Amino acid sequence: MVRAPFFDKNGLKKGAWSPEEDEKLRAYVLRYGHWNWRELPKFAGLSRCGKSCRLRWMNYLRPGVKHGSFSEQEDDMIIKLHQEVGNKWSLIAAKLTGRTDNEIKNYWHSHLKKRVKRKQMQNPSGLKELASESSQSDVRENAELLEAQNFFPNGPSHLILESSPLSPETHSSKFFPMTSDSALVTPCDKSRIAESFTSFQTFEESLGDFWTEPFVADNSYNQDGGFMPPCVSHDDDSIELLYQVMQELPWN
DNA sequence: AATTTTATCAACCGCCTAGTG
DNA sequence: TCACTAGGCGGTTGATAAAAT
Repeated sequence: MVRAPFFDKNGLKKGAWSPEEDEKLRAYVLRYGHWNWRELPKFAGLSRCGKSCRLRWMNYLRPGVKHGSFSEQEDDMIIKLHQEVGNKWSLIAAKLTGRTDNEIKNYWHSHLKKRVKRKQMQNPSGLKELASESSQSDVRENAELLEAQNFFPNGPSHLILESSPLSPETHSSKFFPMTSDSALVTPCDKSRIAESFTSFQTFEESLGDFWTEPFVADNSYNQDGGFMPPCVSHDDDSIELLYQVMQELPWN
């Protein structure tokens, strides 16, 4: 259901992403971060524009991105938030952990818009009810969500974790157990999340300037077609620690 | 079974904003 | 203040699957 791959006049690839491209992008970003989206594809060995890479990462490859059907709570939350902020999809997405603005936007246009319209036709005050239905029952749950979110101040994407694009449904809830279908985070889960986050903080601290280290371009490309790293100063111990932290995450 | 219509959603495009020199 | 750049956002497109005829 995507555009067939093709090359534009500048030799940049457009259209659907192949599994190989996904793997290259994921591997590069997980290892070096997205220090500059425009330059990144060159170093990652991709014939894509930076924007395309960014979009692919944000909407599909980023750890914690949830795909698949929306829960009723999510539906209600989107409707409610849309009433409040309109088409500010990024704002709405920020409130729904693991959902991207693009996905919410698509879902709104294909499902919820009609549902809201129908509800309005049946009962002009129905919309309000619809929104309040969720607000009542969701208050406690959302409080839990927000509380849990404090463990990841920048959201789940703050974590650098391998994920499989081929099985997004399975990895999402594994990655971060406070998704809609498991909106209630048990105290046990929370303490496990907290533990892992502590580990991650340690990890980040140990990396020091890993992600912010000034990039020094090196134009020698990997002849194997693989990606070339920007010349950042970090030692292999940091990477080792990354995998160690990943092993310690609660869902492992 | 064949054809047409509709629904879905990944990806693209263009605009806006913030940061920088 | 202006020009430029990168990142981000929202609207739109287009391919394909599913449903209807």
